[in-house]
Amino acid sequence: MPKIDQQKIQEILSRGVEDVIVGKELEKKLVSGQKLKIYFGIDPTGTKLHIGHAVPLWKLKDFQDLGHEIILLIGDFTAKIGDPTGRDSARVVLTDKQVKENFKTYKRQASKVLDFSKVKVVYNSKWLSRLNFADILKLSANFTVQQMLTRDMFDRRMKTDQPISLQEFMYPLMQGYDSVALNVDLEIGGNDQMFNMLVGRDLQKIYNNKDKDVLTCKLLLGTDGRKMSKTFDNFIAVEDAPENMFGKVMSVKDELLDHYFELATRLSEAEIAEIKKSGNPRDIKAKLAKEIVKMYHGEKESEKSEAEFNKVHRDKELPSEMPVFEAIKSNYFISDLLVESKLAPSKNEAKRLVEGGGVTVINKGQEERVADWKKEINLEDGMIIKVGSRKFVKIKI
RNA sequence: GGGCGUGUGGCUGAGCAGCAAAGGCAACAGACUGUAAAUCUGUCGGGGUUUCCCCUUCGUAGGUGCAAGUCCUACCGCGCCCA
Repeated sequence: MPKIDQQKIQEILSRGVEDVIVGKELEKKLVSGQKLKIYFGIDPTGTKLHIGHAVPLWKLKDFQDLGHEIILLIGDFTAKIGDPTGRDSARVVLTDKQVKENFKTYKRQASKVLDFSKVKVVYNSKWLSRLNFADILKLSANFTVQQMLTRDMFDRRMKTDQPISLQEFMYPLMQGYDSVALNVDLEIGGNDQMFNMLVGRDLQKIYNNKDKDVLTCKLLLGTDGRKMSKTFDNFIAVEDAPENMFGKVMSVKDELLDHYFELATRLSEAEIAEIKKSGNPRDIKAKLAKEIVKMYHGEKESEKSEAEFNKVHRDKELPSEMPVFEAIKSNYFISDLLVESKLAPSKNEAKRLVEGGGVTVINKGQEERVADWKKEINLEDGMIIKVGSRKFVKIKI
């Protein structure tokens, strides 16, 4: 074990942390120097990881760096059973093979944060599939319906007459039983997992007479200030290309700057304070963007993404790289050209873009806004078609 | 088992038998700027010979109308109440 650094521990237990149960206990354990078993659970859905998902991962990394044992639990059991959550989107039941594939996807993304050579990976079907009905009844006898209903999600759905499937209702128990099987010292998760993690705490105490502490991370909000999620398209994926990532951070609402510095970066308070002295929100945000890109793509890419962003958006110049469209004839109607070069998804959309003044043709440095959607364009090699402020295509003949 | 209700575009949510379907969110474009922030404006199913025409869409399948998201029947999903 590395040397115990009390201040470091304090920082780990507070930065980006919503709550620790029980804080004093956990602190004592950490200071004692014993190697702790810490676990984090994921669903093997194979989705894109965003930098909000990364918040608890960074927290795990902190503990990993302190020398503790990190266990990553793959929730393959529920994935294979099929969770009916969500009204009409009956989730596809995953096969073993898909679970493996999805884990690969996950690992690839999470490796940007965690060192997987030091992570122990376990699958919960190993123990959950062995429980029989009697076991499950026994398990459920530890809680009342009223207790389960205190979970905010259930509570909300009851109030709004939304369905709660019995299967979902049992979820906390399944997840809670993971704690019994793993018998850990600490579980880490997003704040939305608080309820489930606490059920696990209770069960582990009952079955193993061992306390599991629970640490929940604050949830990172999306770029628009709402919950970060795919449906709002307000997320920043850890595998987003550097320039894209930079741009997305720049689209974060100004009011969210502090929030992002705390949760999405690992800069110290002093460093953050220093940056915030530097001037207007635009520049502060650029530093934030640069830092975040650096965390996932490294210093060099981060520099490049900033330069590129300034070039295209601040100085309104052409990007250094853009997709190429190989023309098969020498003149196109602008609407066809936009669709075929993938700048517009349909001809109607292309027409609208032109009518809205969003299409510009650049030839030999001469810019010309296209005003008529029926216009025919005589293509020349090296000509550039620009849509909006950040979509470009270079013509090749 | 019975009664009542509900199912609409990426999401949310209006909809009187004559609508590609109000509003909100998101998205996209324009103006402005400090940025892909904020604000304001416009667009927002697909195709065309493009001031007009055609096609597809309102849980599914039929039916009644010149005409159906809108009425009827059956089925499916979901909710509430009663038992």
